[in-house]
Amino acid sequence: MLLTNATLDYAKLLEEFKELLRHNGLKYTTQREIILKTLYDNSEHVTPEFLNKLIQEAYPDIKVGIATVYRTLSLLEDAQIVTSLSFGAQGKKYELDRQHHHDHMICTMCSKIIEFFDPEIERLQEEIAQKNRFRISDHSMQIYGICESCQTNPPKRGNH
Amino acid sequence: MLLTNATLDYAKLLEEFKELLRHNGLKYTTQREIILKTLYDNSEHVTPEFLNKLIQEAYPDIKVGIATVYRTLSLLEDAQIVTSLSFGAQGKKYELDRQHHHDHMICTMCSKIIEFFDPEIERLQEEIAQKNRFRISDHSMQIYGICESCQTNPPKRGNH
DNA sequence: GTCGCTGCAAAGTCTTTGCAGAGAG
DNA sequence: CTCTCTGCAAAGACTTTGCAGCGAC
Repeated sequence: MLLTNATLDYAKLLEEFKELLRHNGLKYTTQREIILKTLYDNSEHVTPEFLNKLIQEAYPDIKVGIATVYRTLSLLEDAQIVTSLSFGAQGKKYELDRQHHHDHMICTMCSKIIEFFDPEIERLQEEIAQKNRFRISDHSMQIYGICESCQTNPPKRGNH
Repeated sequence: MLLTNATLDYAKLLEEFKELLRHNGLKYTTQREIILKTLYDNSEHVTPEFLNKLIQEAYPDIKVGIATVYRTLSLLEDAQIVTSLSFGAQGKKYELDRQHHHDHMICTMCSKIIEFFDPEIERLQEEIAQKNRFRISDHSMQIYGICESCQTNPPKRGNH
């Protein structure tokens, strides 16, 4: 029941993005594409700052300001193309929304994030909301702990 | 399955706190007690800033600096006397740990937080962690949506 | 051409820290 | 008395905003 890395067609994703921009009278710019592509190429949970660093490495010739990264992530989040995760320390991490909803196990030593999905938990959540007459729009679940490798190896610093 | 407000003896809580301080060579100060008491008297999820405001209202004669609130909340969180919840917007909210673990439904309109507990979900979480050889230290689950009253009434601003 | 977008730097939040005086043990 | 705490203000981390020039359409 572990989702390692759902497949997602980049061309399709890009088309969706362009459509979103068109539909809202927004412009398709190099920076926006680079940000989307970099999120696609790095299917992990990234902070805005780390994403910016990835972009600098992958596209050394093109300057993308951190403000643009924030603005674009905001845009993508509103459009539900990316999701954000905020926990413990300050700051959020973003990931492409792979359509498949999933939850997270977060290693408190190395910051690694393991994704999982359990249909039974999903069902129970619906049930609880219903009992409380709560109209669910979204939900997130995080399990904190120590991942397998940190249980044996010394901890390292994760991206952040 | 809804926990409205678990009972918790303040005297006992205070004793636990004093013991913690004693045990760590820390001092029992007026500010620290006020902070604990205010958390106790307001069994809701509060931001440090809101907690500070509550204190000013309840104890107009005693000055408690916001830095002290942050420092004490940190201390209490390390001692697992309070728990924090971070989501969506920036900032964390704190609550007294009532021993009973519970999860949260968060209204995206009025910021109200409804607590719940489901043993079946707890069990499933354990199971998933075990499957991934993940050693759980803690977990948190949030369901976002619109609460019953906001579904009918206009939204108001919550504490923040 | 128009109007949105971008980078930059400045301004905002929220949180932490340095310090000198206050106060608990 | 000693050594921790506290309030204050300054510093930090992260994020947002104002602006003038740039670039998509």
